[in-house]
Amino acid sequence: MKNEFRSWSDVRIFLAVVREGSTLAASKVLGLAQPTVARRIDALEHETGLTLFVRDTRGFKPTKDAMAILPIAEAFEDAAGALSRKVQDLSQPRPIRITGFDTNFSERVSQIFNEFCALHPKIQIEFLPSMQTLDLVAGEADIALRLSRSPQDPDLICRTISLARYSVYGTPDYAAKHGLPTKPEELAEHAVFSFKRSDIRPTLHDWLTHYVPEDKLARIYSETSLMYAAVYAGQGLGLLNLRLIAAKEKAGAVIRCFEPPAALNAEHMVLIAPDAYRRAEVKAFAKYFIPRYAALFKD
Amino acid sequence: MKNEFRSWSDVRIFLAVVREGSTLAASKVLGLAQPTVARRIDALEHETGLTLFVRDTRGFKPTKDAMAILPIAEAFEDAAGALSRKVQDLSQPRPIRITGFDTNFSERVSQIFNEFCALHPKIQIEFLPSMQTLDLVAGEADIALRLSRSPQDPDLICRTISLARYSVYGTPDYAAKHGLPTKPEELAEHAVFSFKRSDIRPTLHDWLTHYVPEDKLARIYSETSLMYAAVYAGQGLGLLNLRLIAAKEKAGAVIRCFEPPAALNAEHMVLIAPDAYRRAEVKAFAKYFIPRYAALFKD
DNA sequence: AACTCGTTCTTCATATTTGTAGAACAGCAC
DNA sequence: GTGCTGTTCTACAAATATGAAGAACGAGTT
Repeated sequence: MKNEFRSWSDVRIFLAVVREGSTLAASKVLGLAQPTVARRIDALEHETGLTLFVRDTRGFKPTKDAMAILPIAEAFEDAAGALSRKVQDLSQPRPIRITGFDTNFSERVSQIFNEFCALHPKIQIEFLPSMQTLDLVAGEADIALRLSRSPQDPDLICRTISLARYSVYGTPDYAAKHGLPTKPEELAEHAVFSFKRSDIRPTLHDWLTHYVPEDKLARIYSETSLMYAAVYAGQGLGLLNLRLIAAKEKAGAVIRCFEPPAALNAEHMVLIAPDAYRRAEVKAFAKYFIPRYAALFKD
Repeated sequence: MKNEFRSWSDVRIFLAVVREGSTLAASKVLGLAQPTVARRIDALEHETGLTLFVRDTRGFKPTKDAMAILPIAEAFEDAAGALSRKVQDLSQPRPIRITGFDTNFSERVSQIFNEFCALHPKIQIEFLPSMQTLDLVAGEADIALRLSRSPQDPDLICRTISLARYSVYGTPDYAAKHGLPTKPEELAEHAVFSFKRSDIRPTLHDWLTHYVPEDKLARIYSETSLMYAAVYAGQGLGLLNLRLIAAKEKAGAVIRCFEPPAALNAEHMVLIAPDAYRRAEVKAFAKYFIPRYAALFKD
């Protein structure tokens, strides 16, 4: 099949001429000049080697060959219609899907979402609070708020927000009863809470068990909020995020035992899938959200 | 659906770029320059409003949107393939279908056919000897050899060969026994054969019955050859074509009773369907056949 | 018979598309 | 590192397609 048919656009003109019965009428529906239409038909006849129309002073009358080709020309048209619809569909604004640890969706962060939604009522936002790491590249979500100690997929658009740090905390109450450790090695002498769940990488838990054997831990939680609450209640010590308990620490409700170990530091970042970033609504959201989100974590 | 997709040709380029992975490679398979391919893709993205490729120094990588469009682009390609095949099929030489009264396919005429076939071994000729008038415009045959008293469809290509004339003939044998009429009004006193068939317009028969009541006719044949044979056998008179029996008349085997009535004159013509005439092989045949055929009837 | 209408074709100036050539850049092999 | 290869861009000249205007033509209408 070496003689491949090249000028697909001419098929569109062919259809108009068949339907209108003249190049002049066709030129009007196509928005072209009449000589152009006639020339395109000439080119099409030349390319196919067929006589498609008999010309005369009352118009272009399709030959049998033209009629034989018509259904195929209509297949082109169907494909064009399908393409239009598909393009329409793809450019339709879809909900923006945002994933992150549930602790990321604090009240102040939610407020930014709300402000944005008020500004752009058409745009929907969908939250996928999940401890698991959804695959942005595969399209499982559009935007991720993430803490990570390892480098990200280079395809993702990445904006670093802050450095997340962790240290061991206890309440003044607990300190008064049991004292506080001054270095990790002293943890084994205390009641220590940890967080662990099978579907999450246990980075913090592993660090703790390096100093406190797992069976000596006071309790292991599968929800961070419960673990935090246990520490606040003065029942033991826990490895807490400096940022999350900053207000409590300042107020003296919790006491930091020692400086945050560098090994636990994690990049706090916003990741955007490149395919998603091409969507106007995602771009608008990112432009609005990221600086405001970053401001929350400004030192 | 006001935003109709216009530039169908760009779909072809889109496919090549998706498949080759770069505009340079695509330009080679398409036989275009690389900047042209890149520009067509730009135009396509602009027309659809989608980002179809991420450009970088190692090529054009299709986005998810591009992949979503791909099956539709392939539908265009399928249509183009179907069109190529259809065009191929339509330009394939088909047998030339020739229709006419069986008396037209005499030995001398067949010889012209044979000569032409020897000259063009690829071209097949198909004979449709039929007393019925096949519809050339509808494509029932390509070429017709015809006798007609009425004007033809103006769409048909028409070449007049001769004027066919008819008169009443009898053998010398018959004449010796019964004498011969000298004008149509005397026919009623003779044994007269006629030809009539339900699917043929009975022009000659009607003329005869104007002078001889149908139930007084000696016999009515449904095959002209049988009727001619009956006249040759001297059993009666018949309305014969001057051209067909010219040799016999010259030899004195039959005798013309009176001058051919003008009302029975018919145009002897070759008709060609315009759609058929566009086919190269039909044109070649007409060019070869018509002058030779006409020569057979030259006065 | 003269007019109008819708049509095709022709011509020419203009607009658009294409190709060529070369710069710039990143990955890869030596 | 250095050079090679495959790639994208950019700029400009050449080729090509387009549109506007008008001639010519035939059919239908007044």
